[in-house]
Amino acid sequence: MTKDLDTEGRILVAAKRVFVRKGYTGARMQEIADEAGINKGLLHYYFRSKDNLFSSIFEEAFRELAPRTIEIFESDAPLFTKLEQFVDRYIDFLTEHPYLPAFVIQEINQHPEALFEKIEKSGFRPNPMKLVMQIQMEIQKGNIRPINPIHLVLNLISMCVFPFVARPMMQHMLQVGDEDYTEFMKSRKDVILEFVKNAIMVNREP
Amino acid sequence: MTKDLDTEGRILVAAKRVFVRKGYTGARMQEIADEAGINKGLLHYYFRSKDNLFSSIFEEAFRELAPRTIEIFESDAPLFTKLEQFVDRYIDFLTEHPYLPAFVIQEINQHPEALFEKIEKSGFRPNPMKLVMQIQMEIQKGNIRPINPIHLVLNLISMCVFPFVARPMMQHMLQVGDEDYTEFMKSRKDVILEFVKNAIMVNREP
DNA sequence: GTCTATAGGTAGATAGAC
DNA sequence: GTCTATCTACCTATAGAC
Repeated sequence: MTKDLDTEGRILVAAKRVFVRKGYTGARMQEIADEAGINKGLLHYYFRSKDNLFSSIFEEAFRELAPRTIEIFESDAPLFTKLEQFVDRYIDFLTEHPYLPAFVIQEINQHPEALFEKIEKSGFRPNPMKLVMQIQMEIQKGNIRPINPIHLVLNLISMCVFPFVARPMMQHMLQVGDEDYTEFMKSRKDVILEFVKNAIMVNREP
Repeated sequence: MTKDLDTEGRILVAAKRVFVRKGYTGARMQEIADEAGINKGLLHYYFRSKDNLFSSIFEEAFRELAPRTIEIFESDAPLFTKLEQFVDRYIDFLTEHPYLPAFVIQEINQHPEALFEKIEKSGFRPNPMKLVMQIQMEIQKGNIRPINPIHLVLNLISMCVFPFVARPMMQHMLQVGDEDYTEFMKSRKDVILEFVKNAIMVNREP
């Protein structure tokens, strides 16, 4: 567990762990200092305030999460390829960072205005128009069933992300441990993809 | 806004508002007292501690939310009727209590063990077997496509609940206000239902 | 840069008057 | 039952030695 990082790096790693675990209000500077193996004073030397430190962490978490959410918007691939790639990559990413979505959602729910300001300034401006038009195109060509593109994308993201947000609840109900749930989510990739395909694909038989 | 409730009732209403808004760690006893129009001392007179007060609130919130999640498990209706009723009622309920899911999920993520203990004691024991077997039956009869019943139910719940959990994010991206988003969720009922039907229904043409 | 010590503020909880 | 005043503990942040 020994990190060969400089002090600032160790603080960031520790802070991320604590903030993600406890949220902003629940996190204690003392706990972050302990986890980083330094003392409280030094936290304020590197990051002037708790708020400052949190901003760094949140923006990092958001920046890891968001691009993967919206990369689906920008790609040039055909629709079905896009869906397939998205489900595969997104669930892989969330499996490696299972607590990120709940953290980001929790903080956004509690300080929406403040955080959206930060997000804006960090240059985050997703443009779903390309994907929306691509979906509408496929509908017009008769390749997929008519559906509001926003709902389609929301359905896809919901099915990928929600099981991670509700993970403790799910594991408790299914009575499974971490490894089993990871396996469950892996197998879920194909399930989601087939589910979506069946939902939108048009019958070729007349 | 004047409540003709006794003091205990006013405290509960105020506490629910504050806890749901700020979460356990973020909520302040002072703020709850202010919101109830009483003073701090009285809070401890009625509920011995913050933890005690929180338990009452959380159990109430969970009890409101959970039965509607699992009523789908118990009903005797045919599968498609069940799906239809669930989507309709659940989204109606969440529209009236839009912040409940995020609150429950957030607190469960932060104190899983403690809260599951409370939940167990409150007699919450969902039995999904009935629904699982009903789905397997429909698959065997060839009425719906083969799918792991757990995934099917999870898909349904994800599409209903996630848009509320991620509501601030969604409203920010779609640039819509509360009323528009409520309208969006209303129209979503039919979208989800048709989406699921298409996903699982078997082609009658050979 | 890193530490210890402490200031300054606020939280939850209690005591006691009315 | 309801209030005010206060206790104790803890948190963020700062000051200052090394």
